[in-house]
Amino acid sequence: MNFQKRKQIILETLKATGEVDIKRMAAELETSEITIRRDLNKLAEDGLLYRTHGGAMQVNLLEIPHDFVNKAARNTEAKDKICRAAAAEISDGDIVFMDCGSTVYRLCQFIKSKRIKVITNSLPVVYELQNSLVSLNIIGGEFNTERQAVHGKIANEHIARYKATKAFLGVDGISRNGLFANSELEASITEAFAAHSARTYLLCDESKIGRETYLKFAGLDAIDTVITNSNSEELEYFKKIGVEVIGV
Amino acid sequence: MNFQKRKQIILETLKATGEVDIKRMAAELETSEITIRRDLNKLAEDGLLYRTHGGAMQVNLLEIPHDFVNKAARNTEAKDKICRAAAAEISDGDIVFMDCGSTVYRLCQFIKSKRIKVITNSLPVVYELQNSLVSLNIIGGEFNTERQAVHGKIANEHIARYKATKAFLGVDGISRNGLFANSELEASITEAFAAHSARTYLLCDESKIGRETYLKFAGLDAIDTVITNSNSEELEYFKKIGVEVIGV
DNA sequence: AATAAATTGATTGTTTTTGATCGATTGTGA
DNA sequence: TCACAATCGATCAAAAACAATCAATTTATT
Repeated sequence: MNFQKRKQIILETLKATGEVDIKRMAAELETSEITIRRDLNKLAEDGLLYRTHGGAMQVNLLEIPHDFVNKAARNTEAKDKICRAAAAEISDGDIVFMDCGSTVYRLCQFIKSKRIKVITNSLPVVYELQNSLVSLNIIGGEFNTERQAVHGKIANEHIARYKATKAFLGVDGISRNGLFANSELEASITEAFAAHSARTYLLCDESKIGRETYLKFAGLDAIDTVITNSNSEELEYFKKIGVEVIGV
Repeated sequence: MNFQKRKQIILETLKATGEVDIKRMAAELETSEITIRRDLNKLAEDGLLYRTHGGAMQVNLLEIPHDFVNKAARNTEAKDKICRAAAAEISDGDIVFMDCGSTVYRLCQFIKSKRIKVITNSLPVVYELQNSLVSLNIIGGEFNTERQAVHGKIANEHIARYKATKAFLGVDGISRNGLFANSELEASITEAFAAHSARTYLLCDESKIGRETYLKFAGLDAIDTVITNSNSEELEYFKKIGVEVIGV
C-alpha cells in the first residue's frame, strides 16, 4: 500500500463521510498512525483537506457565517415541518425561485435529490445545494454580507429575465392587509419573485402571521399559497379571499 | 519477452486492476525488477500511467476532478508574489473585475483593506472578501459547481452593464498568438471582462506563458499588462508590441 | 561474419518510505 | 485551574525502492 493508493482512499472516505479518523484509517489501511498522520499533513498542504486533531475534515470553500446559521437554526422544528410540506409541492422539472429567508433556507435539505432548477439570491442556498442534483442559477447584483444575499436594481432585472414555475418566499409579516418587510430591498425582490412565478408559496412560521412591520409592499393577491404551522384565525380570512392555506 | 509484449501486459493489468506492483509483475513476466521499473518509467514518460513507489497506477484514478481547491493550492508561492504585485496596482475607489481563476483568487488576501468595489463571478472570491472593506457585486447566471463560478449568456450580459477601472484575469495559456482557454464559457466571460474594463491585467505564473491550449479567444491587444514570475523570452515580444510586463 | 546498437541484469551507493521512540503540545474532564 | 490522556512533531533506524554504472546478452546493420 503506497501513498498514492492511500491518498485515493482517504479522499474517498472524506468525500463520503466528511471526516477522517487517524486511528480508524490506520487500522483500515493496515499501516501505522504516523503514516496516516504524514499523509494527512501532505494532503492538507495541498489544500485537499483540513487537518484536525486526530484526523481531518473536508474543506468548505463557502462557509456560511455563524449568525446566519444561528438565525436559521431558530424554531427549527416548526420550520422543518413547513419545509417538508413545501418540498412535497416541488416535482422534477420545476423551475424554482428561492429567496434569502431563513425558513426558505431550510427547504434546501429536502430538495437535494430533486431534478429541478433553483434560481436564488441567497448564498447559503447555493452552498447547501451545490453538491446535489439541483442545477443552480445565482441572481446577480450587489451582495449584502449581513443577509448573505444579493439585492437591488440589477437583481430585480435579473429575476425579470426568468419565469419560474414556483416561488418559495419568506416575509417579515403577513396580515389581512398584505405583506410586510423590514427593508425596501427585500420588499422589492420578493415582489419581483412573485411577479415572475406561475405559483407563489409563502413559508411562514406562526410568529409572522398577523404581524405588520415597517413596510407594506404587496397585497395578499401576490401569493397563491401560505404554508404555516400557525392556526391563527387570520388564516380563515386568507382562505376566504382565495389564498390556499397548507397547515402543518 | 520483449518490451512491446511487456508493455501490453502491463497496460492490460493496469486497466483491469487499476494498479501494478513491480515485484509481482517481475515474477509474472519472469524478468527482473529493474526491467519492469524501466518499463514503467518509459510508460510514465508517455503519460500512460502514473509512477508510484513500487509500482504504478492508472492516471485517471488519481486525477481528482480539477476542482477549485486543488488548483488554488498549487504553486502558491509564485501566485502570491504575482498577487502582491497586482494588489499594488489597485487603489481606493477602483471598480475591479475579478474572474474565477485560481491565481486571481489568491489576490483576495491582499486587497481586503482597500476601499474598492469588486465585481466577480467567483464564489470563493465572494467568500474571501465578504468580511472586508471591499464592497461586492456578484455576477448572475448559471452556477458551475466544479469551477465554483457563474458563467453563460446572462453572466456576460451582466458584465456588460458595468464599467470597471481594472480587470484582473487569468487564462489557461498566453503566447504571441493570443489568449487561450480550456472552455468556451471561460473564454467568453474573460472577453467580456476585458471589454468592459479601462485597464486589463493578466495574472499568470510561468506555466501559462507560451502555452497554447484548446481555444484561442482573443489577441494580445485585449490586455494591457501581464504580471508574471516567468522570464521567458516570449515576454520580450509582449513588450515590443506594447503590452506592459511586470515581473516578480 | 564483424561490428554497432539496444536490451537486460547485477552491483553499487543513494533516496524514499515507513515505523518506533520520546519529549512537547493540545484537548478534555474533573 | 489542574492533571491526565491523546495527539503531535522531531529524530533516528531499518527496509524497500531507487538511479547510476557497467558487464553480459541479444538484436540489428553493414
